[in-house]
Amino acid sequence: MNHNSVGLAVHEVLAAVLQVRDGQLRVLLWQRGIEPDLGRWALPGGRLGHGEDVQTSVLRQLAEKVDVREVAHVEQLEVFSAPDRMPHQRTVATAFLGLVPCVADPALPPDTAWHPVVDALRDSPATAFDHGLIVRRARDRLRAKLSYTNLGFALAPSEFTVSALRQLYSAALGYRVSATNLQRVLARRGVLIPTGGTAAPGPSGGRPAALYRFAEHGMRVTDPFAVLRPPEPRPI
Amino acid sequence: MNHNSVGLAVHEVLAAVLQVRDGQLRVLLWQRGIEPDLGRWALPGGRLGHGEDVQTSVLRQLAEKVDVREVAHVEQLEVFSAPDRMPHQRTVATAFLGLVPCVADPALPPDTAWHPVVDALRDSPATAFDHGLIVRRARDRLRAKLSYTNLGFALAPSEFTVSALRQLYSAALGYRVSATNLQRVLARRGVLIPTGGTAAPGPSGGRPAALYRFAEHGMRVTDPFAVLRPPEPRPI
DNA sequence: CCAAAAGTGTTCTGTTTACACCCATGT
DNA sequence: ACATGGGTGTAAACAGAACACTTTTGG
Repeated sequence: MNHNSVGLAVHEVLAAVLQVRDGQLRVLLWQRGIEPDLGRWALPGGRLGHGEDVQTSVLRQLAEKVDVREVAHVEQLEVFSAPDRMPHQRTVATAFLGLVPCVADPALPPDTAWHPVVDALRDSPATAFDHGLIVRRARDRLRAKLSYTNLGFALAPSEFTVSALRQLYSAALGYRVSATNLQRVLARRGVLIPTGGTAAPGPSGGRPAALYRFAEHGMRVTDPFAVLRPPEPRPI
Repeated sequence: MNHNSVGLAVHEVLAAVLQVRDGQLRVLLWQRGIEPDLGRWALPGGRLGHGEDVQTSVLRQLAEKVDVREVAHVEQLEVFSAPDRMPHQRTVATAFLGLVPCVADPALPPDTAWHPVVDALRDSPATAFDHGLIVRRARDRLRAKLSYTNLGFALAPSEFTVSALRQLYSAALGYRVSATNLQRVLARRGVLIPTGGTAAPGPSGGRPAALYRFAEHGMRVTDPFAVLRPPEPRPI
């Protein structure tokens, strides 16, 4: 690397694609078949192309792993740029969070699989480079935004019961959420709309559950300011 | 640009350094003396160096404009990577937010000056490239974090009255904040500590104001979850 | 009739805002 | 005394959590 290359670096994009399945938050990883870090699990992604910005690039790269139409939400996380984060070649990475509804079950390439996002500090599968850290950041961002945005729409199917939504939120947040309060909070904010339909009860009976859908399918901040909000002129 | 250069891009770092002065939120810009965008105002920054990550780089670059010790807080904003964001050469930028206390008055290079951050959609000075957008993102991030973190420490002097703090918050947020409530909210969260001292009243009299300081000088989230918080076992 | 699951009503608590009132100082 | 700015007390509004209770189904 000579002096002229100051500022020149390989730029890659990486996506932490998260999904809730079977009460567990999981992330899409592929197993590296080449050195360095052969055999370790890595986030999907690749090099930035000529005519694309980072978001376009990450969606293009994801298309190799999953049907991009199944990705309900994508947002930038953070730049990872430690000089030694990858051996041999200086590489700057823009990391993304991607969310896939729980009903999506894309056909995966043979080297690709879902892995549970563990709460422990260590990574459960051996992850490549700094990808374990990126997954943790993605999880933290999802948890934060579930609380103050309507981001649940990206994890849920088009129609669902409050019980099903409660399981999604519980798995993503890592603690038990009350169905009663979840319904009320989201309803008050206008995030949740009843479709009018009901779901059939299970084999052991029980009252049929009402079906709901998310009012919007783009992310919206529903709880913008916790404090110090601007004085709103109230209607009489 | 040939096929081998896929993924290779110039990587620059840019800093939107904000400060409140005279009741106005302002940003540090320098006037370009070369094409392209000659004469337009740009954010300080420059190319990423070999052995540094983006944060190290932005602090190094800022040292050319202000005394870095006066920068009380720095955080990553977002990557800007539109292929045509700069002419001639593909350049990916990592943008940062920097905050400088209102008392800091660094000596500035002749081509550098503070500019008010305007609320209007158009940029008040003619800004270079996409730097106007970056400034707006920096302002929005500051406004959001003032509400749910202790980030005010980065705008305030070491000791201050609640009135002075109210002016800082009002200028940064763009609307009038009540001194009464500001004091109570920050005090309850343990963000604000009374020093015991008092400030001398103005020439027209008035009760002397108590002096306060921020309890911590690193950013801390003080209002972590608006809703859906985990059940906390309460003490008896 | 009973168990199971879903949904509703009610209460409690904590936070934020709004506003009235009291305090300390200079003229 | 009184104006001026600073501080405190208090009540109202609201959101969320917790929990008891009712509703609707299957066996």
